[in-house]
Amino acid sequence: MGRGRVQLKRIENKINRQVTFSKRRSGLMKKAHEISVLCDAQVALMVFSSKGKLFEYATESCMERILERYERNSYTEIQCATDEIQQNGNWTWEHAKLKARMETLQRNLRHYEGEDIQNLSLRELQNLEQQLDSALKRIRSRKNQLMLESISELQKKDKALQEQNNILAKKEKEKTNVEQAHWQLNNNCQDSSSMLLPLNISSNGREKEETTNSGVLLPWMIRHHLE
Amino acid sequence: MGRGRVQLKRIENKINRQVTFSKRRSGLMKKAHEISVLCDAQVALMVFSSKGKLFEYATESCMERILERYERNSYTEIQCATDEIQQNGNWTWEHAKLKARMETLQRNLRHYEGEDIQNLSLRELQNLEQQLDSALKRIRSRKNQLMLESISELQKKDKALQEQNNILAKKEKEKTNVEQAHWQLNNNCQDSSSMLLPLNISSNGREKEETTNSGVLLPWMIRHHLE
DNA sequence: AGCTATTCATAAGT
DNA sequence: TACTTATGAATAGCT
Repeated sequence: MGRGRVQLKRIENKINRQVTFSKRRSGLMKKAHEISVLCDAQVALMVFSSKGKLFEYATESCMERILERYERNSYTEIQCATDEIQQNGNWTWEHAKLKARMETLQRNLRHYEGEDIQNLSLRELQNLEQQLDSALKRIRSRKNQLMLESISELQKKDKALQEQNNILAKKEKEKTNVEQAHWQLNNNCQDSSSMLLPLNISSNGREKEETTNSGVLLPWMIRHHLE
Repeated sequence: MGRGRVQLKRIENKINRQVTFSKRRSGLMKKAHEISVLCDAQVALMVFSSKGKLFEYATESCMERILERYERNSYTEIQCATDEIQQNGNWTWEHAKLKARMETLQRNLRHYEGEDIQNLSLRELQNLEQQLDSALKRIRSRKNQLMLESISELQKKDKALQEQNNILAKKEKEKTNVEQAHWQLNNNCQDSSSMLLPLNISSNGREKEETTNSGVLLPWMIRHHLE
């Protein structure tokens, strides 16, 4: 860009480097902001100049939150790193960090619980609401999944029991027929219709109840599909 | 860039958003890399997609080290506060306690964000859902309150401005009438209708703009009434 | 800090 | 997803 192609290597002229740094830094931050808005992304950007000055950008969800989230992604590394520090004796630093992070966490947690929100801005509230809303959706979806799983498991069980039931009933019937034949041989001419009644009764009442509902979506099952 | 100007607002079309995210993300990382090489800077960039996927870039000095450096910038105060404890020598215990609490907090927080919920039981999910739901209600109520406050404030402002407007208009009219009288005395019979035009023009453009919106619900105000 | 000539990034289309 | 192209943006070199 600009006049002439640029080699991707350190700009040796100090002044030029400083100027380019300043220009490109603002360009970079602008782009970071744009992608966060356009694409609904969370962005954190840290730039240290060669002299060590820090410039940072973060989505309104704030740097702390994003670092939190980042660290969650690289949890294992951090745990390993802690062991070294223990030997290193660099306690103070580590402790300060922990404590600071802790405070942030607690604040966030309280916000997630809908407490201490009096001092939040409209924008922050908006963010929080969105965050909670999407979390809630995920949780409800997972809950639904669990429930559907347990339902289908119960249905399977139900089917198996019904089959077993049928088999038992058939055996019972055969046995009954044999007995009936004996009775008829012995007593001649008894009303046998009452003997047919047990045919469709399953092994117990609870399973029967579950059978009634199989294949049907109960109200609590679909509630969150509708929301 | 590209065909047509781009509005700095969330891209509503999901596919477009995804594509733009992908393109801009690589552009952003390229630029981050360029500034780091050209200007000898250290850069760390984290981007979370709206679906929560992490993309990161860091100067070869590696993300961890840059984060370290970042935290050094932010946590110096807290470090001072902890110096006292150092004398106490009760380090290990204190640290372990903090860490344990931290982990609990982080787990909870993750759950509140709807993450890591795969291993939760139905009962736990139910609890979580309730908790989030009530938090969300509180947050929305607070948000509503804030919005209503800002609305009534705007309306008040609006009223004041309109009154001022009327006063100014009246003065203008009087002045006009006086001038008219003079004109009529001097020139006899000029068309005076053009002199009435300024009647409804307020003191400046910005205030006029605010006036236009008073009493109207702007889109961001009503968004969650509709959801 | 401003100003252009250029190169670059990328939105829309394929 | 990857490539192409028209067009708006970023910015290098000056001042």
